[in-house]
Amino acid sequence: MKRGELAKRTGCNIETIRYYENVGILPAPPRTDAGHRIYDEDHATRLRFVIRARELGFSIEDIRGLLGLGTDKRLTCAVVKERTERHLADVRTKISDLKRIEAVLAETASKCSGKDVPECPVLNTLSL
Amino acid sequence: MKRGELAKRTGCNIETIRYYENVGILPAPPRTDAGHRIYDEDHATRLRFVIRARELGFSIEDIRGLLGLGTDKRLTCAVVKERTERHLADVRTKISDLKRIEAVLAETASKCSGKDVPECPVLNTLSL
DNA sequence: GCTACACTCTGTACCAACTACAGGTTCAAG
DNA sequence: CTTGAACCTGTAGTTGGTACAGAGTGTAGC
Repeated sequence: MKRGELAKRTGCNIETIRYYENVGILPAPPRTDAGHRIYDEDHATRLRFVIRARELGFSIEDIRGLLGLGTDKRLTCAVVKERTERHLADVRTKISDLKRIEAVLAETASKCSGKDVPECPVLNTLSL
Repeated sequence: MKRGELAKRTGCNIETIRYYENVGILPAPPRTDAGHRIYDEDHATRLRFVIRARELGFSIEDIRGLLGLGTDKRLTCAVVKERTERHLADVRTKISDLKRIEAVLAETASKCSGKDVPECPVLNTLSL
């Protein structure tokens, strides 16, 4: 299949496919004589892996690592587990940061009169 | 005070101050004859406002709006409240997205044997 | 007055992770 | 054979900064 078809089948933006190839997490496929890329099911599987990992917040660099594209040939379960847990810790930190932010925003907004006046508790809070 | 002093007093990176001036959320201060920027307490207050708003996840564009730098001269409490609540909704969406991610990561990692073997439940999950 | 060093000035380039566009082929249907 | 969609390439823009080069300035000690 060609690039447009792969994009449609995976839900990936068509330009992003070329980008993933450029950054080396999607292998360069064979081409037709005219230079058009021809993908197969393996490419689709790989791309879905990348998309899912990105959705879960892994960086391109992380993904390169998970795919064993670095120095190490074959990743063991132990290595993958460790990376996943590190990432999980990052996600948890992000959640708690956002919860703090949520609390401040909610509390501040609740103080608002909602009236058509220039005095505003939000702006006061921000000015602390 | 000069830029370095302002940076130290607010905890802001010195280059970021120039950036905020460039994007128009920190007013251009007067200069010495040699061209060095001279800030006063009002600048420090404004900068602290910007920093706090960024910490709460408001974008530069949001901040420009909160500061009334757009078309409208003076923001009413009603307008600020509405913007804050919209932002709060965004934050809550982000939190719930991250929680879903957290659940998937935690569940997957827990399935890991942690052994030195090539089969890995994380990679299997990603390949779904 | 001179030297040394810290600070400031400017513009520009870089980061992630895409997205979009311009200008040029190529493919497929009618 | 024509037309329009899909493809190719390289490059620029996005957000919110950060970093650096090369030049000018401010100040302290001698």
